[in-house]
Formats: sequence, C-alpha cells, structure tokens
Amino acid sequence: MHPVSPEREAREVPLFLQIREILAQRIGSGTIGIGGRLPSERELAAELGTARMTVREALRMLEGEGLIYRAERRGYFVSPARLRYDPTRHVNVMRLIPSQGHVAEGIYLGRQLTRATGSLALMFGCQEGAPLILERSVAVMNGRRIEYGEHFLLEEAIPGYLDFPYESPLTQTLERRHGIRTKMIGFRTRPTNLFGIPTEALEVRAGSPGLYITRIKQHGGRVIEVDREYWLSDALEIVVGQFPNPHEA
Amino acid sequence: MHPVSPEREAREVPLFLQIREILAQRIGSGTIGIGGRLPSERELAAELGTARMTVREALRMLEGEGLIYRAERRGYFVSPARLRYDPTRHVNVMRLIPSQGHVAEGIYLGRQLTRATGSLALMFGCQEGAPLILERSVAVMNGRRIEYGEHFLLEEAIPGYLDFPYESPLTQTLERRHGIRTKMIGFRTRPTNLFGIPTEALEVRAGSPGLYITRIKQHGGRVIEVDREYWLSDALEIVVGQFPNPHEA
DNA sequence: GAGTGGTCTAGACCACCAA
DNA sequence: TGGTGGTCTAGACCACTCC
Repeated sequence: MHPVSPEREAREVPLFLQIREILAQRIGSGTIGIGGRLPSERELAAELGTARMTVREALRMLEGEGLIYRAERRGYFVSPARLRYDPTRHVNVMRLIPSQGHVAEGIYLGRQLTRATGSLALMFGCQEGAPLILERSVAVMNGRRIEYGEHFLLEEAIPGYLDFPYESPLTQTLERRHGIRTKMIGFRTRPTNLFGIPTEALEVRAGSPGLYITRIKQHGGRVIEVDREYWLSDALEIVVGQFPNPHEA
Repeated sequence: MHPVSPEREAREVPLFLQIREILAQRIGSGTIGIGGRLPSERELAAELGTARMTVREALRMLEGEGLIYRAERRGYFVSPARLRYDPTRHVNVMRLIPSQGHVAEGIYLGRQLTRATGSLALMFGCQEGAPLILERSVAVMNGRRIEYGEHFLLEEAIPGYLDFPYESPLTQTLERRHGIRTKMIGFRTRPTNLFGIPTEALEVRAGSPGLYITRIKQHGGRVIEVDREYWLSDALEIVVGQFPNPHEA
C-alpha cells in the first residue's frame, strides 16, 4: 500500500455544482416536496442568471443521483423514496410496490416466440436455438412507468403454457396452472444508460440512467426462466440480507 | 392489466445516438481495442461534421453504458470487461481484482476518529455518538482508480485496534490480530452520480456515473463494521448466487 | 397557442496533462 | 507549449404536452 496520496488543490466549485447544491437544498428542506415540480429550465436559468445548458447540467446531476426525475417534455419532479428490492427473494414487482405503500399498475406488452441465442442459451444451459417464450411488461408506480421487464420461459419445460393467455403474476401462474414452483438461484445487475426498446416502453429520453437486472429461476434442476429487467435508476435500491430500514426507524 | 399500449411513432434517430452507434461499432468490432484511446472530442466533431457538444453527448452515453471511461483531461478509453463482484461473499477487493486476471494496487488514505450519527448509528444499532474508527482507501485496477472505500469500525468492539497501523486486508487483520471473524449479513446498493470526496479520491470529474454500496458485517451478534464503497460504474457488475460466467463459456 | 424539454450549433476561456 | 477535456454562453429549431 502506498502512503497517503497528496491532497489536491482546492478549486473553485463549478457553477453547475453550485446550482445542484441550491436545488438539492430546496428539495431537502421541503421547499419543493416529494412529487413536486421544479421550475422549468428557462425559469431557473433566468432566476440564477446563467445559461440553460448550465442548469441542465445541474439537473442531470440530480437526476443521476436519483433526487429528481424527468417526465418527458413535462418537467422535472422530486423523486419519492426508492423502492427497496431484494432480487434474491421471489417477490413479484406488482406485489412489492403496494407492500411499500405505493400504487401499482401493470401494463402487458404481449407475448413473442423466440429462440435461445448467445448469453440466453448460456444462462438456460440449453442448445442454441431452443424455443423460448417471451412475455413483456411494464410496471407503473404512482402513475409513473419505472420498470420494463422481459420474461423468457423455456418452452419445452412448461407444456401447455401457450394454450393460455398471460396472467400476472407469472410465478403464481406457473405454480397454479402448471404445477411448477420456480426457485431464484442468482441475479446480476449493473448500472447503465437506457435507450432503444426500454426507453420506448418507459416513455423516457434515450440516455436516462437505469439499472439492468438479470435473474435466473430454476425448477427440477434446470433453468426454466430468465428475466431481464430495466429499472429507472432513481426508482429503486437493491437491498440483500439483513439491513435496517431507515423509514421504519 | 392494460391491453397492449399503442406503439409510438417512429422518429428520426437523434444525431448523438447515431454517433453513439458509430463509436459503439468501432469498439465492438475491435477497431478500437480494450484500453485503446478514442479520438479527441474535437477530432470526432470535425470528422463527423458536427458540434463538439453533440459528440460529448454520444460519449456521455457510452460512458454511462460502461463501454468507455474518461481519464480526466487525457481522453476517452475503451473499458475492460467488468469485474464480477458478489457483495454477499467476504472477498476483499484487493484479492478480487487479481483473481480475475487484473493488476491490483491499493492506496491508503488514512485513519480518522469519528462518531456514529444518523444512518450509521442505525446500521450499527448503537447509540448516537458512539466512537467509530474510519479507514479510507482506494482500489486501483490496471493503473486506474476504480473504487473509493470507507470502512467504519465500532471502536468499543475492537479493543486495541488503534494501537496498530492499518493493514490490508482489513478482514484478515481483524481475525489475525484481534481474533475477530466478521460475517457479512447484508448489503445495499444503488446507482448514483459521484461528486465530492469520492470523485476527488478517484480523480474523476464530478458527475461521473458510479455505484454506491453499503455493507454490514457482524461479530458476536452485533454489527462491528460498516463499509461504504463508491465504484466507478463501468468497472463492475454485481453477481449474486449461481450465474454462468460468459467469459468461461 | 404557449410553454416544456430535446436537440444542436458555434463559439469561448480555463485547468490540466504530456511532451 | 500544444492539445485535452471541463465549463459556460447565447442563441436556434423542433416535437410534444397541456390548456
């Protein structure tokens, strides 16, 4: 190990960070409450005597921190407390949201037939090209779309699945209808910027900060379901194991 | 559940996304290899016949996806494969890096005495104001600073700790020197934009995308260590449980 | 139709890095 | 010392939302 590294010179704080600070304080102090709308970019620029792009940089900062979110072309709003989400547990998103005091709504985007390729085949541990069923959906919390999900099912492992329409939640449906009780065996997650299909489904700007989660579910010794979830970054935090909840204390 | 939502109109793809695509292809095809440097913002702008800010937007996109990273005022570089990190296991970062074929280096930033307040007191389950020891460090992978860590220790639970200098790795030191074998009981993580102390320690621009991780460690039925880690977003992915490794397949 | 964010331009000056 | 990214300005036009 090295000894202490040299301290950096103190520099003047950039303007956009000063603006970030001003806005963060207005939010923290409750001047703008949860769900409240911030002034428009142009209003803030005029008020603070700066250019619009500088204000945007500050807003982008707060968005990346999860303090605020954008509603496309409608404005910036203060984010509610993050959903606490444990991907190792088998809780359905549509049940998680109301369990933490929010209003949940689901949007079903339809079913597709596809085939296992690349990393999907690897995760299923099946042949390349094996038939898969894909169910797509969006989770809505308090009227805001926060998660786009793709659920891949190994067709040959769930005979008769295609004879029925989609029913939420998927896990319960598999158990009740097909006698299959899946078990979560692992997940993987990384931050990313969203674009393409997820941003279209979530109705947000391409480039919005997000969290990508992959989950693997097993039954009878083999993988029968792989989920890919794209969350808006400010909407959740991942909590695994024993962790005190600051909102209960 | 709602029926299928109406498809959005196809829109013209914004210029910065087209540029993102061009650069992503150059990276994916190996035209610019791992660790390779991208042309400068001005060069790209000239080559593509656009303004510098538009190029920056594309580069910011790729940075948020983790495909590239910035070295402050030195340029943009192609990111290596993400470190696979399981926070539920008790692997020290300085051992994790070499175990995945990279060169690790540690920078020790020193020790401070502090007190448990707010969420720290909550996580320790101790009185507000209880004395804590704070050890600060930075992890370097292949010459790049990728993680800034704060390790809080409950002073009264580790008698004599202050009589010795810091020794890495902390977990092994606690066991060998004090007979304390800690146990990871939970972690929490969320994406965020870094600024302040973490960005200074990591020598990156304020606003760089990052991942914040808190870990709690127990011994003898009580929490004795809380870690706060700030990772550069592109440097890792979190993998918990059984998950096939695409690099081994 | 007024207002919003989304995109884009064409500059500027600065601090910092490498040579 | 020349080139880099970091910051900032002052506009522009557009698609879209809400009224």
